[in-house]
Amino acid sequence: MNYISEDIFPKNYRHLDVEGKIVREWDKENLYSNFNPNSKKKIFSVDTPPPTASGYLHIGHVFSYSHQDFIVRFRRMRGEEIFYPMGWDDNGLPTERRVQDYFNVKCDPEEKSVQNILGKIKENGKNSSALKVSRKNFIELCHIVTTEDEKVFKELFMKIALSVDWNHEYTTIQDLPRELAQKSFIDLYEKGFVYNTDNPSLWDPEFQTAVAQAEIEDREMPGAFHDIRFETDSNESFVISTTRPELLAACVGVAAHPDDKRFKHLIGKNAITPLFGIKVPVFGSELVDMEKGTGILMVCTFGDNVDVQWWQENNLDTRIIVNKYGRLDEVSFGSNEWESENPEKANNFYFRIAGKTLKQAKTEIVEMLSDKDNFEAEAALVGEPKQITHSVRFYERSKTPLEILSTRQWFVKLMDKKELLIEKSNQIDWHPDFMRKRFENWTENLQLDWCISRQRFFGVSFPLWYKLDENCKPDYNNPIVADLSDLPVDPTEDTPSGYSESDRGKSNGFVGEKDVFDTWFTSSLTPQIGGKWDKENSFLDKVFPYDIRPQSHEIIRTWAFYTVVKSALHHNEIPWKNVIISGWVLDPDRKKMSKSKGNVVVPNDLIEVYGADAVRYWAASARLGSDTANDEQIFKVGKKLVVKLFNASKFVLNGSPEYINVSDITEPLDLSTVHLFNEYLDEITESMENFQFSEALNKLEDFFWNYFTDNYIELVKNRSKFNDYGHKTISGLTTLRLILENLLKLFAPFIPMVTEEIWGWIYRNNSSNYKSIHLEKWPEKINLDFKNINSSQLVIAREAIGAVRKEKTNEGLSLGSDLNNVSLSVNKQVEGTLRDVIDDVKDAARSQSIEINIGSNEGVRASID
RNA sequence: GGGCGAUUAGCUCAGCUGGUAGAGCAUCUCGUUUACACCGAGAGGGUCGGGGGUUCGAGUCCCUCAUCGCCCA
Repeated sequence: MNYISEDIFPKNYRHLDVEGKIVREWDKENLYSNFNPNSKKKIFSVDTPPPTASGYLHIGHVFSYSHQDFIVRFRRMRGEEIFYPMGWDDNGLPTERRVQDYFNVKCDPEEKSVQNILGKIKENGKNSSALKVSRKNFIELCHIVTTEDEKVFKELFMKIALSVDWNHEYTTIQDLPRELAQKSFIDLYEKGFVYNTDNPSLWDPEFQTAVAQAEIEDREMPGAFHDIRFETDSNESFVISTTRPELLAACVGVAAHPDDKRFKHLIGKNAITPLFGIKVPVFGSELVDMEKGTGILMVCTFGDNVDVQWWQENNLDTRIIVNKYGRLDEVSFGSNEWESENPEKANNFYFRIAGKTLKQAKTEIVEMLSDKDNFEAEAALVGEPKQITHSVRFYERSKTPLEILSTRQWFVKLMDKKELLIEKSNQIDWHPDFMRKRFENWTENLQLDWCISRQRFFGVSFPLWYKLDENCKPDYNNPIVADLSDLPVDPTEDTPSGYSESDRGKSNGFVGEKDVFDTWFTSSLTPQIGGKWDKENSFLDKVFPYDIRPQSHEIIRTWAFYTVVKSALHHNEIPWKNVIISGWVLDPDRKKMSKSKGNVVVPNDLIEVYGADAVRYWAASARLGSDTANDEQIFKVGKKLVVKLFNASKFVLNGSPEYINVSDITEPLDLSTVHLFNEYLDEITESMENFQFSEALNKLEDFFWNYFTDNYIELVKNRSKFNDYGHKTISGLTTLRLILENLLKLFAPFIPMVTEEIWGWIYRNNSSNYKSIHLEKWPEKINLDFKNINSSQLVIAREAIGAVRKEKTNEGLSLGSDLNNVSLSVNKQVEGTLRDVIDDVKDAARSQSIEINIGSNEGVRASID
């Protein structure tokens, strides 16, 4: 009884039509959006990365999100209850920047809010200078842009068939994430893990905000050593070397190595800075590199980290000249802490650099130092500046070097928790394992606590106010912390309990904390956000710790690290059992893709040309952790596989019976094929369990091409399709169908669209309990009575037909040509096995007769007549 | 400077616990009536980065050097 007729099969596979249709169906049926926390099934939870909503998604996103989806789809088919939420990280600098550019605006907290901000922007137009908008309006605009971006992102994610549960979609600026970020802060505050201080910390003058160690990067920059002569108060002199002469006025000490014979005698004496005439101590420190520059250097408040250390250790004076805009502040020599040998002269010199940018000040001060007239004897600048290349620290998004400024900031205490964090990392399985080293490395080298306050606008507020004393001075040591029940709060608009709004900014009143959290402070809570921490009874307990955290390797030190921090400090737990690390997508020249290089590939074009299945195939072909070139060749291979599966399915299903019964499989070749399939299945399943999807796909393809399509189908074609050999034909038809269905299921996580389409041909109109292939069970070993058959029958049949093909090709015959007789030569050990399948080999060879000769050769040799 | 990866056919890569080198693509040759020209069959092509060592035996283990990439100073 044939139930699938040829006319339902299209001639060619049109991926655009099929994929579009299938995505719409899934969406309509909510196929994946149905997580049930009370399910009896084992829950498999995914802590997905919320992509930064900063305008576009590139092929790298498709790559790594596909990786997680392979695993998720496999687990779903294994009968697990999938928790697969998705978020969009919309707060933070990237968004602010995009909004500034997009609307040509600039946030100015002094500005008044207006009702119709979009109208005002339109008035302002594109060409005039940036429109100043209030903080409230600015945030409004951020929401407008991110909402648009998120729509586009979601469409792309659906297009590439991510089986996300869209019921659990969130954005990090929504109420719940804001509430949980504030709750997180309060929990850490109550546990004594956060503190605020105005110690020197990293400051970006361009964005005018504090930044954390995780956000800085070293860049090789040209610079120059300037050799500057200092006098001492005992009328000696020496020459220091510095790359930052513009900080001369901020000099608070001079350091040399205690073993350095050249400078040993100076230690303990005082030096006098040129131009400004300030007396500073000379001290010894092992940290001084005798080889660098002249071997003796000036310590400023603050040139770098080591300056801070020396400043603390030696109890040096504090002379701050750089302000938060990266310009030199006014100072008055002669006043307290600025005592000079000649205040009038010092002030005159300083007048020339006050208010200038650091760069301008450098030029100016070098000029002053090299001007002989400024000095009694000779110019302080010795020789010409020596050009060098050195590494300079930048905030990763900035073009201006970082400064170290004393500003009041909030920190999470981490320096005393390195051991704890590494211990947690060791409880997590990293895939690949060597990525664990990145985490350890980073943790061990951590030098600063986590600075979490940012002087920005579009972010989550601190849930804090400060009491003001009678002089309106805030009491930072005893902040007013919001009640958990009031969260989320905006302290610049909400009033703390016990106060009325009229107390804001008044003496003995209060003031709200204006800063917002580091974006990572919120993003590090994705497990808690997804799990609705303390909001929905025990929801979090059901999904936490998560089964997997997929991410790429460049954010191990940020996202992975901070998430481990949060889970450790809040719950004393690991956030996830497995971290799966995707590599990067490189351009064909193996360069990292980046917007600035202009080599970014937009996924939509690729999906258009090759189909989403093919793009996923490409993603699946890369191992975890290894970088992959964006190679069009692989997309082509993926498309080829999709088309092959489509065609093979057409052939198998055409005329296939409505129901099959595995006990109809009786022929040796068929049994052997099932046997071999079982062996492959074992290996494929094991690979998938170990997150080695590329290995699994590799094996699957091997069986599919080399055994199923190229050989088994050819061997069984005649018996099952073109002749009626009774139960032998049924056996063939049954095996074809059985193996095909199982292969479709195995391919389903990788190429979910084409497999869904074919599955529909089989069952959609013919079964009352039809369900998507993606809700079907992952194949299990097919139990048959194999008698004395194993996989060797298929293997030898494949060799035999291969030998015949080789002969036909050698003779210049077409593979379809008919033969009179074929002689196969094999050794005695395999003769019996070959005899089991000799009729099928004869059919596939299209030979009238076939004979077996015993030889001493390995494998099979064929000769043809 | 410290750490981690990589180095295998023209290209992209696979080779798990050591046992006579693999795949795909590309190249060349052959083959169009019926699942598939978005096809099929076959062939050529590598002293596994260099040098040591362990071993009966090393692409695989150890040491060392070189080159490339990444992470961190």
